[in-house]
Amino acid sequence: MTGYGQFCPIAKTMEVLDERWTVLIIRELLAGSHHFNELRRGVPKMSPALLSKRLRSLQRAGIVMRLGDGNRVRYELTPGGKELGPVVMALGEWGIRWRTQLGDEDLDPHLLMWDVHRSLDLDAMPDGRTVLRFLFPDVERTTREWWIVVQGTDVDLCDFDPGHDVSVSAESSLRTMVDIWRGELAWQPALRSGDLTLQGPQAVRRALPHWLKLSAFAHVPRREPEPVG
Amino acid sequence: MTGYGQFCPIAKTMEVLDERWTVLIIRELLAGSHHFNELRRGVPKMSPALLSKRLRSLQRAGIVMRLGDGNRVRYELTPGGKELGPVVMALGEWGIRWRTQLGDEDLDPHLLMWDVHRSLDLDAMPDGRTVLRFLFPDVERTTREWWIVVQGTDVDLCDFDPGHDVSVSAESSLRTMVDIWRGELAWQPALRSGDLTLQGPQAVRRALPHWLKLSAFAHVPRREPEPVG
DNA sequence: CAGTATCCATTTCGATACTG
DNA sequence: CAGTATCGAAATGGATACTG
Repeated sequence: MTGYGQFCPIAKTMEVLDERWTVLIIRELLAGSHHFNELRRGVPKMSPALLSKRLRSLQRAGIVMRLGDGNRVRYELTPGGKELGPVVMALGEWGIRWRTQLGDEDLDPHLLMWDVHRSLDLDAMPDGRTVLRFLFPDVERTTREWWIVVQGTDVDLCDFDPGHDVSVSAESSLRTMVDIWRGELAWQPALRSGDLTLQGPQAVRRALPHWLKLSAFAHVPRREPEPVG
Repeated sequence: MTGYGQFCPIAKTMEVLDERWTVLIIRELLAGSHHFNELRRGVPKMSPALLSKRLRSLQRAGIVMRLGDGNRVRYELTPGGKELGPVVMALGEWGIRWRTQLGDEDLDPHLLMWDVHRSLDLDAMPDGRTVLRFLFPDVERTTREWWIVVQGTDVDLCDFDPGHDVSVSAESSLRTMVDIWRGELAWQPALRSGDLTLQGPQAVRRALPHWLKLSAFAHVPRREPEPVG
């Protein structure tokens, strides 16, 4: 059986949303991904076969539309799908308050860089080309080093050296950068403690924290930590 | 694998909530069920083994506490669990707007009567004993006829005749009563069309709609129906 | 780019019956 | 009241490779 056999609206919603990965695909669509391979980068651990299957489920459920777009395919949220925005935000707000323990396996550099690259504040960045480089020395070779090339409204994420001059380079453990992204660690303390180091002209080092906009949940009020001792 | 391998707070939330039935158990706890067999009545199509398993998952996730209560067992939401209240409401609000097609298999009389019996407005009801009777002629014999016996703050739901005088009796198809419960059909039109008939003294027939408080989602604004033709 | 195809180990879960 | 025990059918979905 796939449904719950209940008329309860919560049950009817969960019939759609309780399928594994489904909510994360909706999150990606809300975040502005529209093409299959964009969606894949937001759920890098999902197989393409399964993504394809879920997209079909979401179409049947009236949440996603599949449109032609030139000779490409474009996925869009329907009005009903867009109305899941506040629901998905509520899920994330709860998560950042109550699901704070991240295992090492949760620290996916692909997703981090995908998130960072798409939420840069382009208006705050200078004209011409800017290249950000990120180095996570504690991560395996193939995902250790990343570049984001910004030019106008073009933002490219590379896991190989694109060959341009680097404007500013950031080095930290992967966990430190995730903590910063999630709003659990501020730039200044990270820099002062040495967990994060920046290289580049001082003006650019100073500007970087204004260019990276952090997670949509970074500013959610946190609960008091448990009293210790 | 059970997790998503993502630091995203939405993903971390869904790791807990995407397990089948889990959100419905949280709904029941939010609605005020605390004992195993109360919870069962709110998820009547779930096997007790699976309910037991889910309750253990929810404890591990820090959402539910299992407490002794005399020689009974009592399940309570933790503070984190209680904070899922708005999240679950958001899920239901979306559902009542966008998941409006109910199959016959969604019309579970057990759940309907369980819902109705626990949301009576006791303050609006008279002192002494009141007995409500519901009859769904289109439903199979064993779940066709229900009685709710109210006495003070005691509310008992029976699927057999408790033997008291009936104060007011309601007869309708199961779907009609579900539609009323969900706020899709108002009492007056249902009575006028004959989909619903009441028997009993006029004062009590008039009072009944004030005694039944309807679903928590009955008053959610609905979207415009699709234009037809 | 946008998916399919295939395979199979693993998990899930519904049904039913039973227990202290 | 509050669960366990057991079983088998069905589905899930991860890995990998391939396609127009």
